[in-house]
Amino acid sequence: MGLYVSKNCRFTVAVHICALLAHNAGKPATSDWIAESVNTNPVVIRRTLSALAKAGLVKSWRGSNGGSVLAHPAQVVTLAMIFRAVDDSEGPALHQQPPSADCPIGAHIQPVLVDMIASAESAREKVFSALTLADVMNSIQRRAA
Amino acid sequence: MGLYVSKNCRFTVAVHICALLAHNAGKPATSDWIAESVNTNPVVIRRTLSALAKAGLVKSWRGSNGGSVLAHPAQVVTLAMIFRAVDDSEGPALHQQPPSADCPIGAHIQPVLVDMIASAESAREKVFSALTLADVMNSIQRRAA
DNA sequence: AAATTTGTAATCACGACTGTAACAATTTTA
DNA sequence: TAAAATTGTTACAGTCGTGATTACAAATTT
Repeated sequence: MGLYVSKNCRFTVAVHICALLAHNAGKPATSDWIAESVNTNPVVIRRTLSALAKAGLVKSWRGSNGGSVLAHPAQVVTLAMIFRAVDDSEGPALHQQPPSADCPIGAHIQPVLVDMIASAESAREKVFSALTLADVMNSIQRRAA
Repeated sequence: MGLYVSKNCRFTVAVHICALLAHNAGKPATSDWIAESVNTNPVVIRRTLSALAKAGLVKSWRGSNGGSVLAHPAQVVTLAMIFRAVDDSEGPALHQQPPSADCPIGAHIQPVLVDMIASAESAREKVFSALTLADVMNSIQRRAA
């Protein structure tokens, strides 16, 4: 029914899915079961699972007894891998329309900002590269205790 | 007329505005003049100028000979200040609907992700804090030469 | 008084996003 | 072989964010 959306939450949902699969210890999980924990529609889960599968992070099977499992141990799956698999946002956007080439600022600001934004995004990605799904599982267990 | 918008470009526009004001060396710039370089509508410029003014980064005057100037030297204005003034986006969003509290993962994943996302955003902000408007001006001049 | 400029509200068109229904394809089970 | 379960994918609806635009009051200079 399209409720309030401030921005995309695919990364959050994807990490949630991967955490459930890790917790499920190799037993295939159905999109219906995952959707109950995430509190959304199973199609939303299957869409995200599809993106994760294309990135090689999960494997899925159709049919009776079908479902999805993690393709790799939680220790080697980083949040950066999950982010790249489901979210293509890349920081602040450049101008909608190209700025004036007749202006000394307008003529050169875009490549300058591209570099600066890229280095900022790179710093963010570095943090996600240092965090694994196993770290997520540990933090969850610590909070549950 | 509402063209294609992948995500907001207010940060880019704000840096462009500040660079123009820096280049203008204290002479008040009108929103019409700025809009020509940025290639957008003057109201869009005034909206962003308004946000920059609320953050204390620019000063504006109405009336004939009105316009805007930088409130501080380019050396002390960081991209982080500009970003915070105009963009309130804060990385990947959490779940649309709260996840199931009955699930061991669903019950605890949100605070875990909040922390991890915050540390990633903090790394990004750190890069923007180390870059000043003067750096932007230098990079532009280097490219113009 | 006239001209200029900002500040701000209202509105429009468009795209992104999530949720939902529908259904073919695949796989297991009886 | 038939039935049931499950994924994969398309299509579409509702809502929101975004930038462009119009309009006009408020402020300032000439």
